[in-house]
Amino acid sequence: MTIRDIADLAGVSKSTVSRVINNSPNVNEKTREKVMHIMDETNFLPSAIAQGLSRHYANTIGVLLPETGGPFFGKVIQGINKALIDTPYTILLCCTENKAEYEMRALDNLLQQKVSGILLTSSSDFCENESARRIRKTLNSFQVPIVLIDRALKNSMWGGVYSDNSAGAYMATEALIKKGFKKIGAFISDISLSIGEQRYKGFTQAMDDYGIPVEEEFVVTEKFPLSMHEVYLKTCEMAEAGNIPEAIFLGNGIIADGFYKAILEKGIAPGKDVHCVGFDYSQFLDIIHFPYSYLERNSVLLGETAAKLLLKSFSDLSGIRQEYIIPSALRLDGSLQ
Amino acid sequence: MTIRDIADLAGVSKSTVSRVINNSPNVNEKTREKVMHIMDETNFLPSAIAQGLSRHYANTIGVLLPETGGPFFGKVIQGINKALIDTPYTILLCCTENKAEYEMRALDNLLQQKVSGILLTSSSDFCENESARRIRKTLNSFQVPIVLIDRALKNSMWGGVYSDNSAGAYMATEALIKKGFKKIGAFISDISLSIGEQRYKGFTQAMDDYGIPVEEEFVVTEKFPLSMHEVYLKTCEMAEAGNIPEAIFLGNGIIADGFYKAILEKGIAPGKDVHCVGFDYSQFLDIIHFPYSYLERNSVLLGETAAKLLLKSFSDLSGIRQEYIIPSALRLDGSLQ
DNA sequence: TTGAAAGCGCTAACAG
DNA sequence: CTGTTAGCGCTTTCAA
Repeated sequence: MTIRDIADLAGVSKSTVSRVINNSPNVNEKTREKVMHIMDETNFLPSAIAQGLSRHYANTIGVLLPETGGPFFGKVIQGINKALIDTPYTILLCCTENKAEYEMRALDNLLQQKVSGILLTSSSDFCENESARRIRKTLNSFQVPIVLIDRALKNSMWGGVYSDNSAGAYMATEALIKKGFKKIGAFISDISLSIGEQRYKGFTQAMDDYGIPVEEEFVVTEKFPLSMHEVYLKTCEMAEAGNIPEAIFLGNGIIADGFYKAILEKGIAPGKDVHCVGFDYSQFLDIIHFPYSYLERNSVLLGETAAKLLLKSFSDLSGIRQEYIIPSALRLDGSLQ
Repeated sequence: MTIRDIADLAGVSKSTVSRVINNSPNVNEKTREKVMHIMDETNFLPSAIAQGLSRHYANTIGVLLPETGGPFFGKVIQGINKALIDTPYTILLCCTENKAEYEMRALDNLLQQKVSGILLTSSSDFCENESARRIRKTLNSFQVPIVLIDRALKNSMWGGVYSDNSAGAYMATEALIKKGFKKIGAFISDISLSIGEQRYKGFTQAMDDYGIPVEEEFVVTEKFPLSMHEVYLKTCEMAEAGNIPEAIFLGNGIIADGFYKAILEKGIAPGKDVHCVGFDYSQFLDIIHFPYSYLERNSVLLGETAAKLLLKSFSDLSGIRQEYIIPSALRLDGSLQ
């Protein structure tokens, strides 16, 4: 069933059917109704692929993410989906598993698929190696709009939607300072990525602003992602050396997991022996009434905002580069209020 | 840049370029190399959309899921991605938010996009209402292979990959019985869906097989999904009425959350006052050394298996309907070992 | 307001 | 082994 068949059934030409499909105003009301009726009756749906070839772009949006298994990106997808559900666009999803090579291939793939736009959380981010450069080059040569999600891209020409990493880290650290703690530590990973860099900046900025010295034995930073187990081991070490601070900023959820696991084993009471603030809510800690302060970020909103920004850039071609920061709310448990 | 341009640069015809692209054996080695070289140099990638129109189907696979925000489906996507990463197929993702209407629209959308196959977790499942019927009708009229994920579809002609719901529930219940408990309860939702129905069957079957009577005051079932809060309230009620059993089977992770929250508040000690087994691992409960027994299911493998089954059905057109059950491992905490 | 015709970039007989 | 040709199903001038 093609527009040819519909045209024959309606006794009109293909062009007219096409006009009806595309809501062209230049169609007689009677004709439009007749064609619509036949399309309804026959359950006709135009081939998106043929439309795509004709229009030079598909009504798909490429979504390129490092992973989907964790709690964060699943919610981001949910938000993107929410923003696209009443549009003609469908999500073309690629996961890079944080590998630059897969990212490169996925980008090529999206190019081939003639997506109308791209939502991207790059795996390369701040890396300076060869493949990262290639990726950035490819990105800058893209003919379609791109909106970055959660991770900025150095020297990029694209807008983006981000968590308020530095402000969040600042707020969290500030809360600890205001509570009167002097020995304040931090666990921050990915500082070679914008996301980690900013969280680290937020932390040190707050310490500086309040004149609290950053003591090295309480601060752990790592260029790359830290696994829960690595944090666990490192914390155990710190505990054995008597280096657990009065209060600590935990850079992300995985870090928090590893940290809590270790201190609980070592008999160090959270909210008492050590006061913690981290990124992201944990329902489980809530359930067991664990004293847990955190920065709540709205990941669904992040995805939704990014998708809307992309949609806007389709019609508004001014090309002005916009950035949105999705705020985090600081949720303090009783011991810090 | 099209195959026309490549053809001109290489001094051959479009057909030859097409043959090279599609690895046709009927190309002279010299010619192939020349064409390949030019494609490399010019960074040429054939338009997937034009290929699709010509071949009558796109190299995309429709993935239709109820949601992506939770821990389960994110992992399923991860598995699908894993299976597809070295194939020419890309994921076209639609989330239905468990709404039959969105599911219907998404299905139409995938039809239009001429996907090569579909991976589906239906929202309608066992429902018997009008839209569910329409969805099933649409599905049966699909010309492309479909593989069901996690939720079976009554009277469907399609294969699928499922969690071992009934065997899992049986194993879990059996473990409680073998430990000598007589007052055994259960919390099971979605019993109007295959998934809940099967878990309920597994539970009652085990009770039957061991001659333990099912006592109503300890068993809560619900046709629809139970929210954590509903379970929490119901458990509080049970606790106040003195109806907390010695042991209990918890039908899913959300139920477990609500149940634990309530008993912890009521001062009932898990692993001591009441012994619990549920579906799905919880890292948080692990971290805090919470006595927690569970059925571990491999959601990534589930997605991966489904995608592989779909790929297989592309080449092997025998149309034999296959079903895979991904086994769960029973992980018992100290109090039940 | 409509139709004819060309073309989007590719594949796939068919002929050579 | 290679080129010619005719589509795939739609959009979009251009004329009428």
